[in-house]
Amino acid sequence: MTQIDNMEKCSECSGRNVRENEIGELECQDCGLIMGMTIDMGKDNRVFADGSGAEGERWGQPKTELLHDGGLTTDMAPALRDGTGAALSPSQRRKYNRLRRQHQRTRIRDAKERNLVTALNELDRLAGQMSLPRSIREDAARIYKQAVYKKLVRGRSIEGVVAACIHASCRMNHMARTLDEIGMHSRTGRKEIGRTFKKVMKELQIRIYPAPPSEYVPRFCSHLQLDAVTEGMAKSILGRNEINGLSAGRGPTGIAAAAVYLSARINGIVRTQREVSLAAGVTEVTIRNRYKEICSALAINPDTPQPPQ
DNA sequence: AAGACGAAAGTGGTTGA
DNA sequence: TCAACAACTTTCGTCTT
Repeated sequence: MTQIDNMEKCSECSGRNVRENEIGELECQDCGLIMGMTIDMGKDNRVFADGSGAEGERWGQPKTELLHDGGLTTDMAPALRDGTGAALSPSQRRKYNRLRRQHQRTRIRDAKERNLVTALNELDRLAGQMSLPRSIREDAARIYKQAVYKKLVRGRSIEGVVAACIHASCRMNHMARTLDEIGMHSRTGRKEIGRTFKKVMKELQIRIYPAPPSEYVPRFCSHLQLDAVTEGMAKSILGRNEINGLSAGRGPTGIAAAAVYLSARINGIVRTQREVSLAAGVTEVTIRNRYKEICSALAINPDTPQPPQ
């Protein structure tokens, strides 16, 4: 581990003890905050057409967290001829193939890397089923790698930890997904994912605040096929100061669902409480209760709702 | 008949002693 | 560890459109 720059200051605790860890991240040694990755500032000689590589060009995909070795690996091509173009003798060919096999084996050095190969496959599968963008997958993979290095996967299922990392990454990227949604696509249940999520966040000292209800609005609206005006109004309702007091201790999905329901009613669009409850994963009773609370907080008549002043 | 409403009982998670 | 508690769910009967 090398000290990168003693002028680098942690944005969380203001400590100056920021170093590069074993997976290339800038990590504050005092509070554990990950401040970013180290960047190679050297020139980038990429091959754009028919390059032989003789001039020192680089090629291949950019570094990715989604492969256990970052995608930065070398491969020995199958070869039938030597450097001069002459055919290899059978014994030379056997020797080459043996070397090639050994080389491939070195790509997975130990149990940690084997774990990562399985986990990153699962991560990609789960994120794919949930149609999550690449940035979320990369962040989830980064968190997972930290969890492996801190030995948090021991005694837990790989699937559970992967699901927890995806949940964390979604929350960090303001695309919150509920534990139920993730649980639907994972072999691990909601309970287990939630427990693992808490443990991993605590051990890695990652602080994630509760998702604001407005983060759920776009998805609920798209499930319910509501227009942008209705979605915008639901968000603006949730953005009002009066609503802040309602969210303490309450599930954000229930509040978001009620705001969407209210917004649809104001705009004269008929969506039953049942439909909204299915889209949001909460019951009609919860929507009714939050609906009444929002209406009274904003002084809206619940029977004939009008846009708030 | 479908949807909304509200009461009551049950469930699972959190908190504080 | 356990009891108390708040939030939420489930169920069911009644009311409204």
